[in-house]
Amino acid sequence: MKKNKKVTSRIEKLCAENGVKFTHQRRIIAEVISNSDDHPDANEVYLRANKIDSRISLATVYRTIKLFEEYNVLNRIELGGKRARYEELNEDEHHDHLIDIDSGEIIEFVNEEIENLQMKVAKKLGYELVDHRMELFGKKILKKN
Amino acid sequence: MKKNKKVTSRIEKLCAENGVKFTHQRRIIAEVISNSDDHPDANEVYLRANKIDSRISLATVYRTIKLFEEYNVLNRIELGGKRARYEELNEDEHHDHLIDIDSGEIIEFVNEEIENLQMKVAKKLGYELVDHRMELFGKKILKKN
DNA sequence: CTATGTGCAAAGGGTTTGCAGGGGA
DNA sequence: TCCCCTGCAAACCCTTTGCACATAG
Repeated sequence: MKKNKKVTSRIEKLCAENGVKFTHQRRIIAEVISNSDDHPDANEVYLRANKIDSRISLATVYRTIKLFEEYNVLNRIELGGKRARYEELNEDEHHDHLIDIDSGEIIEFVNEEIENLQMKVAKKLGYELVDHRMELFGKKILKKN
Repeated sequence: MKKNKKVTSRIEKLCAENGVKFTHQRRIIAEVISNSDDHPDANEVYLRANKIDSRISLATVYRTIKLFEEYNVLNRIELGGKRARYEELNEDEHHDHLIDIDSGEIIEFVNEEIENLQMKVAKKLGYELVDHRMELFGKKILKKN
């Protein structure tokens, strides 16, 4: 699901456009997120960023994450009151998640058919579908030998 | 979406079966939830229960909510890091939510077609679908006069 | 009677914020 | 330079928990 390897420059551009400084910390956090395929939480992002440069604090990670969310570069995944997890967000593509209830692993998938039905449901209720969130919780099917 | 008006007795039975006391507080909290059609959060449940009987504390509301969740009498709805909200859960029926992004209103709906597709998706990924969560976020379509 | 449940207040855990110093543009 | 950004630690908010007392069965 990782197609856009240029988040860093994409963010740099967004910062420039919005008159926001592209700081050292923001660059590193952008890189960390770009290089993470595993939906890390804020603390994990902090640890990874901090390993690259110890000048980065958890507070900055939170502030930066929020900024990136506003720029639609980052997507927050809420998992039942626990720590929120994050993933890079590409402009063109949308996917949902299947969560392995045993391992916590998150698998991404795309299903247009469901998306279309969602739009239809919303319309029928008198709403324009603006966004949606869908998570499936599953148990791995073990192959019989 | 409120079909089962007998949650109270349903819970009483569950308590008996599990060797758990059906206390005064549990009865009142059960009633409050049964009489709420608006997905209240824990604090709101506390306020409503407390109005009926001031002996009820917020801690007990949380403990009771957790108990009812285990009994599958109550369903937790997580909305983006804010307070969790709750709704009565009926044994037979499953529904999802459409949230009005302007008013915060929650509308319930049922769509079997989507449920079937979800099962299919999970299966294709090698998983047995155990549960799911789906929220649509929509904007009310204003009728043109 | 006694194990379970409760109220209270304090602790927890994730996230946010005030402040004074730091550093991009 | 000048304001935005950052680190630090404290504050916040919702939720959970330890303890001593209360109570359902």
